[in-house]
Amino acid sequence: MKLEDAAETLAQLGNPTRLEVVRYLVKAGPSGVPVGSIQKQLKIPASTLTHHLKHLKGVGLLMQKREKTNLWCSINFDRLHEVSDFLLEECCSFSLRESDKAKTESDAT
Amino acid sequence: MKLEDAAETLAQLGNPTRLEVVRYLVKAGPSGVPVGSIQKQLKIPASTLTHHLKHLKGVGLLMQKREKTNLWCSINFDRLHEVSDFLLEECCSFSLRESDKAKTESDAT
DNA sequence: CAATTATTTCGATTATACTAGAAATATTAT
DNA sequence: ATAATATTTCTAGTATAATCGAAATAATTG
Repeated sequence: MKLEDAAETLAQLGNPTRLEVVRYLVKAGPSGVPVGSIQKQLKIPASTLTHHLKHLKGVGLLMQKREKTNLWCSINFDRLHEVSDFLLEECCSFSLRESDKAKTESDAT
Repeated sequence: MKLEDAAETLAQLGNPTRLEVVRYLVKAGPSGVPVGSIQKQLKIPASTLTHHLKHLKGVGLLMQKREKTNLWCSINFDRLHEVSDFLLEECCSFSLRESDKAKTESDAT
């Protein structure tokens, strides 16, 4: 996952309203929930919700599927994993050499 | 971890410049790097960097420790894990009952 | 086609974030 | 104290995001 994409995705997750929606969708599991249910359960004005769903869809975190009049929303778990993985990537390898850490003080040619 | 805190932390991680810094600090490991080294390596103007470091510190992702003229920065790995965990929390339990998913169409009582 | 329900677009307000240059401050060594 | 290096504060321009009511559109059913 590219850094720019990860940053963009994290930024979208970094809004309390959207994160609440994401948490709700995670709880809902793969089958998802209709837009209207999210709206009523979380008490988010419809237009605001649409706005946020568009953002989540934009970064691939949200999948949508129409059935009758309802638009069912579900989380893209793979995407969520990708982002979470990015955060911890190489977390325990510490690949930066000590000699590169302080170019300032002891820069041996 | 509270949703608001997670959102705030994710928002801070959701800026490309900051995420680059975080990635650099993760690579650096627990001993960290001086501010000036980050600035030179990643080519971020000093004032911009200070600004972003303040943000990261504000959400507890960054730890700082002065040694001589250098201010050493290191990542708070525990914090990073907390956020990453939040994203996947209850991810495979799907705790929302099917009957609560579509209040709209079949709202029994 | 009319009625009902579900979702989106429009438009406007308000607030907050990113960026970085110039100047100021801090820390250490001579 | 002076110089050298490291980091922060100040300031300001520019851009982007969050919010939501009202009206518009879509989809389905009678």
